[in-house]
Amino acid sequence: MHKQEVTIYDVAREAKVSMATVSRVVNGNNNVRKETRDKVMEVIKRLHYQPNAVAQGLASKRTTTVGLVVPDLTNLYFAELSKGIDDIALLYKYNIIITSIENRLMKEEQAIQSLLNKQVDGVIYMSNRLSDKTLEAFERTNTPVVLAGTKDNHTDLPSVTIDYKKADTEALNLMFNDGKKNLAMVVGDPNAVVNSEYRIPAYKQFLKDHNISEEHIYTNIKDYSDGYNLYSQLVKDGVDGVIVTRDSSAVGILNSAIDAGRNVPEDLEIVTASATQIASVVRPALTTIKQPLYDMGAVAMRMLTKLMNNEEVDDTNIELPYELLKKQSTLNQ
Amino acid sequence: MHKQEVTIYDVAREAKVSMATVSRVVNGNNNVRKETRDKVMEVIKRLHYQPNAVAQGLASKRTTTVGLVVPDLTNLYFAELSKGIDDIALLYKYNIIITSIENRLMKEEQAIQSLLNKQVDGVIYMSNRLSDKTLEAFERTNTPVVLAGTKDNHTDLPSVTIDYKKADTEALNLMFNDGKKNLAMVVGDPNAVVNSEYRIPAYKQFLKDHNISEEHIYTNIKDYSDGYNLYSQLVKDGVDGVIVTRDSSAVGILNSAIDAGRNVPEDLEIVTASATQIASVVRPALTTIKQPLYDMGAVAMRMLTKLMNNEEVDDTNIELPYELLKKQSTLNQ
DNA sequence: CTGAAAGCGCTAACAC
DNA sequence: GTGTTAGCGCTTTCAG
Repeated sequence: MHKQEVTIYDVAREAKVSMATVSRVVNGNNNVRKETRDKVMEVIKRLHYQPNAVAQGLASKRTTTVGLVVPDLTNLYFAELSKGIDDIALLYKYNIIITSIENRLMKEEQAIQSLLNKQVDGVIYMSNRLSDKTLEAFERTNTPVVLAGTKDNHTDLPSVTIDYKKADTEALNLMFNDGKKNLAMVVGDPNAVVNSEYRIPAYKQFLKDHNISEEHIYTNIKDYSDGYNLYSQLVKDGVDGVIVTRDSSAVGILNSAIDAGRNVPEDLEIVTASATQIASVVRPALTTIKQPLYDMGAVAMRMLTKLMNNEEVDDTNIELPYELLKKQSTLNQ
Repeated sequence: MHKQEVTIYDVAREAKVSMATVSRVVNGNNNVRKETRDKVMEVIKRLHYQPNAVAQGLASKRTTTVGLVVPDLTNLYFAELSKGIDDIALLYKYNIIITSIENRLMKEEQAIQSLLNKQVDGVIYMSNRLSDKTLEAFERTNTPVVLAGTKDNHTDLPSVTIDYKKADTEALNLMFNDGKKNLAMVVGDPNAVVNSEYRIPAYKQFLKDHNISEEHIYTNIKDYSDGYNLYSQLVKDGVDGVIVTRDSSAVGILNSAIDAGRNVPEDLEIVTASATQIASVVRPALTTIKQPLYDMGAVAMRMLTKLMNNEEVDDTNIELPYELLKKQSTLNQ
């Protein structure tokens, strides 16, 4: 199974130059006379020579490959982040190795170790919960890592996020001004840094600022059916406005309400915190905190290219602007 | 930037054995005495040795990496296929390099060439339109390729699909039996093999079989807004039942109808041909041809592992069973 | 069961 | 500008 038919050596022989010269031509090194370059190029074309990136990687210690760590491929939130990453990666000629870690077959540290063993030049981490072992792995390696859509407080890992506290407060305010006083927050993993350090504190602070004593935090609501099933509890608890971190959970709550014959937003206002496609196609369309997911991915990847190049990066903890998109799931008075 | 701290050589020296022995231990070769193995393992652990996959790849000519070619990361259809692929890849310890090709920055052939240069052991191709140049590249290489969710008629590339003709006919029948006689078909790329060779012919055959003369084929309807905008034309053309290849287009049509004050399914029946999450969360929920996307990806990846291993594969053109899921966008009488 | 040695295909000093 | 020469870190015959 001889994958490699023609090597740099074949080109060199055929063009009557040394391997080094062929290498220079392939890598766009300018120290080659035009005639030499042309001759080499001609041979390359004629022989259909393609450099073996694995050999290049071993010799140069750069693989032009970056690793993406993502919980779930089928979650549009991550898909849109990934798209931003992918476009910038393409621009800078990096390939992407994608690893989804919600799978139980392999532990997160193993997945990351596998990425590192492949000698990726950098890693973008998008999961929202950095385990200690993962952090350890990130600290042991000198491969640059950027967090996208998540943060970490124990280390100084570069990150690209939005101002979650401000965004959530604004969303809660919107509902409060619509007359909703029994506000709730629905999150996935309560230990995810974004939730434990920003979203939940913002919610608690809001209650305190408005002298609301009833606190309703629902955790571990991770998908559509979790949201769908949660609705009856919301009713029981008299909740009239809810901010939900995941779009699919929000849609679950919405559909459950509709199926129960209730009115959204009159009986229950819903704000979701991501704004993927799914939030905009349901009716009533969901009011969302529109995170610039594509841009977040793009900015994270751009930062990573600098880090991989040992360039100066002035600000390694970037917050991008978000937008509170008022749609039909809030009264917006 | 010395990524590699400890190499196989360090382990060998420390364990007082040869590199070859360490290599055997790392690769689970049984020709090592237990005591030797234990000693080597101990050193590996102590030194935190991790094999350099790039060097392994160069020496062994196997990278345990497969390439995925996909048009768009944010399309749930491909995301669900990819998830099936990913799970099986993980099972067989392959990493995945993902390449999205709807991007205009790089031509499809270049993207694939880049994948091949990285010496991937195999490729899974999910786009629905194989250009001549792409086919050429696939023929020139001896890297195995499997098509998932698409087919090709000019070559004998292995593929995993469903019986598109049968599925579409069944869907058309459903609407016909509901009394809808002015049926339409909405597709994305009319030149995609699946459309030109299976879906559209199935539609035409259906009309012929039922002596319907009015043919309504709408092409290049690729996303939500395309679908949304198409609706008025459907009204103009008196269409009362439509089969749509893409979920997002179908949802666009649905919402457009609702916004226009029409009733689905009474005024217009809709069947969509993919069944991603988006089709089930809208109201009325869409009747779908439920393709087993996850399984299709998984089966494709499994087939690829065999091909990469030079194992016998009895059937290289697999058709998986689909299901016609009757929901609220058809009367189902 | 273990070791020696020859590469895998390429890059990167270093000479000239 | 161009060629020579070491490797990069590992696998894989081939001996023994």
